[in-house]
Amino acid sequence: MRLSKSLVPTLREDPADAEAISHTLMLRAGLIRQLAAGIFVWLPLGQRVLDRINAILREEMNAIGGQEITMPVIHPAELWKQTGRYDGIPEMFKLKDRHDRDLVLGMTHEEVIAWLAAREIRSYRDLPQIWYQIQTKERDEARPRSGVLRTREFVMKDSYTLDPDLPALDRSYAAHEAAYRKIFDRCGLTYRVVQSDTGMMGGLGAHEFMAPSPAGEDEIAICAGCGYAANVELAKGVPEPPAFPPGTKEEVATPNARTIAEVAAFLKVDPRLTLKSLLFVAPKAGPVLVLVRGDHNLHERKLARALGEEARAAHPAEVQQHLGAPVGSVGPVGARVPVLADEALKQGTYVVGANREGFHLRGVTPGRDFQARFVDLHTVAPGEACVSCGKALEVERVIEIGNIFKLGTKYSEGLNAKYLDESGQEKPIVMGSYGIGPARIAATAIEQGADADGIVWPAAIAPFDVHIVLVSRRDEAQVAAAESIYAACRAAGLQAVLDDRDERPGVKFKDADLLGVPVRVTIGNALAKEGVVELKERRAPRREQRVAPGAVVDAVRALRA
RNA sequence: CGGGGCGUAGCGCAGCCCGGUAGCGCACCGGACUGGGGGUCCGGUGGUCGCAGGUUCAAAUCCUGUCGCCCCGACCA
Repeated sequence: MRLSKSLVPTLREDPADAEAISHTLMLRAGLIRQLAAGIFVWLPLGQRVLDRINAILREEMNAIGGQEITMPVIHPAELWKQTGRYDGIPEMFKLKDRHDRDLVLGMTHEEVIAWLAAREIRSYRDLPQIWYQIQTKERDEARPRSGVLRTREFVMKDSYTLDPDLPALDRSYAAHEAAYRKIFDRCGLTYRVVQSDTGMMGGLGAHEFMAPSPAGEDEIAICAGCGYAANVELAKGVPEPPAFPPGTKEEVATPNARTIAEVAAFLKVDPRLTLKSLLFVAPKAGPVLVLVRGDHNLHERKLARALGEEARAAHPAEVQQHLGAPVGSVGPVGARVPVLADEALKQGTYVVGANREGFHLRGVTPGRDFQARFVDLHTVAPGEACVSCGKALEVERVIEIGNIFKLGTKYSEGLNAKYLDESGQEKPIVMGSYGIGPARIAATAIEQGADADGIVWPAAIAPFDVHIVLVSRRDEAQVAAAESIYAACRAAGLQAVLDDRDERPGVKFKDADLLGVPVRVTIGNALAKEGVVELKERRAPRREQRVAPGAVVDAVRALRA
């Protein structure tokens, strides 16, 4: 590619709308432009990066027996009604055609796969299968953010496995996990594999591939001792219990003290000796009082799992109605609603709201003074003890770059995807589903690798292998050398970009750094003086070497090796 | 959905309180010089001040509404 003739609109300044490093640099390096919130145009350089990532995805998926297909973006609503997912997913784009038929834009493809399997799979002899596609997904996200890290339209490599039984699913799942490790290794990312919630996807188990980055939206808890690692929506930790002072149950006036901090300060007690009482309302179960330790935060995902349904926080009027006291004075003692308490509250005595405005109770012992169901509810905090080995957990912010789900038979049963086993018995096909977002790989590579000068691409997914800077377009010898090096690189199978613009050298060097191509070749003064060109690595420590123009291809290859 | 911020030239911004000529830097076009880390000088092009309504002799500026974008949270199949 010649920069003089290409659409590579680099920006000198940081765009005002970009916060994340990857967002800023993808805009500045001319990889993307934003059309609307969470909707992007991929420019030539960005497209090249995606192409390279997709090539790796195809190689590794094919290597485990994956067969590439392409499914539609537009689905009949009926398909989603059959699996019960048509209603209740706010992110789903819905539309009608001219005949007033309901359609949806595909946000994932379990339904279509199950539909296809129901038609094409007959026998255990047809199994297992791995089908995948690299295709556009549409999701009306509540809040698109951080450039291409969370968008409303994005390309996903989604694959699906069809197996006769659970042991076979386990093998397909393991094959995917291994393939994913190869993919992310090749893409040059640092990541870990963690246990994750199956969420509303349903299913038997799931893992996420998480890349550490401050730009991430998720948090994981990890144990340096035993290797335990899980998304915080799932991760369990054992908090250190405070020293519980002796004392019996008594009511104390706490005028104007409503928050945990105010109550703790007023009574001069450690917040860890108080209980946070939160009223939630579940669609089926109704009101439920949820308790976590004063210094802890409830994880609503854990609550949803414990209840078996999504609950919402009660309105102040509902709190008054169900507990007879306003927010800030409520507690579990004498409450007429079911109580769900965090496991950490099995021991100790606490300060709780008295269900009487302006009063709290101290010396309250869970289990004695009120009954509750104990489940893990609090969000794990750094320093809590690992449940398997007892060492202190760390909490790390991460970008989710891939996930793998054991789906089981939820979708195959909904869409009647069955097969006949060896004994002629009809059985539901056991499914798995697996996703990777190529744009997230690109953004994560930038987040993890960029320096003050711009992008530093991992070699395998860089838009080019070599960036050739022609310092002076008016120097005929330099032009001739640059052209022959450019041609030689391309002939040798290297992806090369030639900066043949009529710009000052400084501009070209700045842009080269910004674009982040692994090796830069500069054809400048050293050519006339010493008959050499200069090679410089983009990655720190930015080693340099000088070689004859004819030796550039070998030198670039050596650097890549 | 809750909270906050911002919409003025392609990009980054000032002007808005306190109404009266639409400005700066970069980019872009022409010219001269320059030529190894985002050059200098001279001369230019380019703006429905997001949109609609209102107040006023007069609105980028004040008022009302609306649309869009960003950030924090909720959510994230």
